[in-house]
Amino acid sequence: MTEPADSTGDLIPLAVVVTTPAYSGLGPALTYVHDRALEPGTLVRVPLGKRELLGLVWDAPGLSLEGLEPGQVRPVLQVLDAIPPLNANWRGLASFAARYYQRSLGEVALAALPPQLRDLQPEQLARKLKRLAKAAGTEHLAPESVPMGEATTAPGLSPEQAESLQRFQQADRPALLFGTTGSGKTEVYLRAVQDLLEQDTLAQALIMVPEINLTPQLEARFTERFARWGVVSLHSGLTPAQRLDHWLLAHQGQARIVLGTRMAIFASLPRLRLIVVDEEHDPSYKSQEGARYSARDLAIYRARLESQGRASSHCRVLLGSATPSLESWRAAELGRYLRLDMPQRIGGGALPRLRLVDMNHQPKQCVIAPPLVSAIAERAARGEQSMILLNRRGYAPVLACHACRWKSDCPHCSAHAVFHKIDRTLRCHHCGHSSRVPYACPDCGNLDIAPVGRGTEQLEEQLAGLLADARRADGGPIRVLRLDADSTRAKGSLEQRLGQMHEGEFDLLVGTQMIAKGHDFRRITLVAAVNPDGGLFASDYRAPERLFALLLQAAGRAGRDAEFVAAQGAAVELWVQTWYPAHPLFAALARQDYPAFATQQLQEREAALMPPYSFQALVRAEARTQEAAQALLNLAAQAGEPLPGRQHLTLYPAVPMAIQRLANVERAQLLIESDSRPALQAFLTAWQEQLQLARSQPEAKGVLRWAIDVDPLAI
DNA sequence: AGCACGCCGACT
DNA sequence: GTCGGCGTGCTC
Repeated sequence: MTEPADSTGDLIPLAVVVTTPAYSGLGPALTYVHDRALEPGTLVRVPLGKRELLGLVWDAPGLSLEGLEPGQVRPVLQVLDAIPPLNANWRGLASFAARYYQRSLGEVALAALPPQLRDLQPEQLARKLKRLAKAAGTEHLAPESVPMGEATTAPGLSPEQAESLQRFQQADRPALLFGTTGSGKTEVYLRAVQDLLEQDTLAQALIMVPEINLTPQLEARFTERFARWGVVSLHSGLTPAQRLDHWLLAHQGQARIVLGTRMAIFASLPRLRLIVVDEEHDPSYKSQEGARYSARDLAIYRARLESQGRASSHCRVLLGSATPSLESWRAAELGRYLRLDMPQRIGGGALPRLRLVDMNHQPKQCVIAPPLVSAIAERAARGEQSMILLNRRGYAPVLACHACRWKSDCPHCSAHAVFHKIDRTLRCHHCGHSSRVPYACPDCGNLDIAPVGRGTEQLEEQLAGLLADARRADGGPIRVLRLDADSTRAKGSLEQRLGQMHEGEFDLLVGTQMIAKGHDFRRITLVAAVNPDGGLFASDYRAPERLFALLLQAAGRAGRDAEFVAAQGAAVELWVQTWYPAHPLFAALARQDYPAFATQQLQEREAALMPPYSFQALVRAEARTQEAAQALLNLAAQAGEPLPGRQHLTLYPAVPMAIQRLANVERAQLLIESDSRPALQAFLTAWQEQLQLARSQPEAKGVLRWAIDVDPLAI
């Protein structure tokens, strides 16, 4: 560590980026002085007011102290020179993300670093680095001395996989791997990584997954096969110390493979040559707080940045999905991405047959149609498993009084509090508020208050009743397992439950969409969605896309073990209960025809000039009152009239958000649409100031905060 | 964003 | 008489 500069020598001005929001009135970087020049990307500790912060030296050619009061510039306190500087590509990514998503450089760059780096003493950091170097048996970038792990041999590729891999490796653009569930996309990723790392002894690969805790099998496969090259994970489930360790290993080139969630897109990888985005359509790649970046979109940008000026060793990107996002699908149609198709399931397993249950012709008030109950019972009797999807946890979404208008509303939000029978609580799933279920109606005293609608808890209870007489293969009663955020709160309990399901301890799995992802249950031959109609007519124009992906992904859980299916002579089926069996979405689903569905959806989007045929940004404001929130947005909209790009945009009036009040805060939003991304960008950048100014208007009194969401997922 | 300073309500 | 609410202002 370098000591603070003494006041006698020549002091060199440095641009340093610290966590300051865009509207703080401070520029993108602050000026400090030090006794010697520091490379951009160097980590430093600097004083700011009474605080001492982590900062990053930034590129500022020809920076001078002009325009600053002499006493205003303060010296750098410490230089963390034990850590190599963040390289130009990393800085380029951070500054692009800041610009594109309308946040300050400091917010983006510093938030991309492991949090523990912020408050670790230099001595502690030095100790940690020493320990890591020792563990890896090396100081820097010397992969051959990383402890060798067990090398598992790779299975042979199917012709389809081999062709996809080959075409990907020769591609001159991002590739979209469109592969049916069970077509062996993961093996293609693994081989792409393997080929790269064998061929280039320093290269690093980044593998991104939507939610790492939901895909333990994928993580296991990578760690198993590539332990010798150093695999680290990066996700929010790590302890701060682990996260820092993993980050440092990647940054210093000791780990050659990083497996992580969206945050991993900002990992420092000095020799990055491959980025894989698994399940690229998954909404969790879009951050919903802070800088609202899309890790998938940034992956495309980052790969381009890493490839610049390198003719031979490009950084390649591979996006994989069975139901690609319409944005990626469209990019492939335009030839901007290379589409690689893998329609066959490995092992020849067939995808489930769709069984639509028309709820108009079922007994009134029935939750599970009788034929579905029988189908589940028959499977249990043969030793097969079933899975039921219901996207609602708790017992019932709301309690209502039969005598008056009372409903179990959250006192702090404009949303119902969900009835949880297990502990007799009413819980708001938005703000977390919890209260005891009242004995009688709080408004009129009537004792007759009852649940309305159904959640997973109730489904579990009713299934137990419906299947009371059914027997499993060993003659015992049918065992139902419920998996949702409530039943898996305890750490490790999800893994434990999944293990039990794999062992065949349960015959039926009931859960929210968390059960639809990534697990290979070899004995499941039936998957059912009991109430998916919400996704058909939701006001959110992306709802059908999400529903199709969810149903197809869930369907992919069934019949994954072709041998088991053949031995059982089982019928592999996806059951869908609906009041609208004629909806076109189901026709495409029955044929498992994603291309047809995508084409139809894209036509609708084009006709309505929705993304990907236009570009959107959403400005959200939070305030004490709804009026203030809307006033801020509308005032800023007026003030934005003369700004650059404005003539290419449509600004809609501010409206309350879908959940208008959350935790006693009123929320409003304003939608901006444009057919020109540059115009939208230019406008937003200039407009930030107007938003900040509008805040001091009397009409906007009580505004708490505002934020811009570029390329929002939901409106 | 933090963290200060600064001016008005319910408590030992 | 204080503790504490959050409004406004500043930080290289």
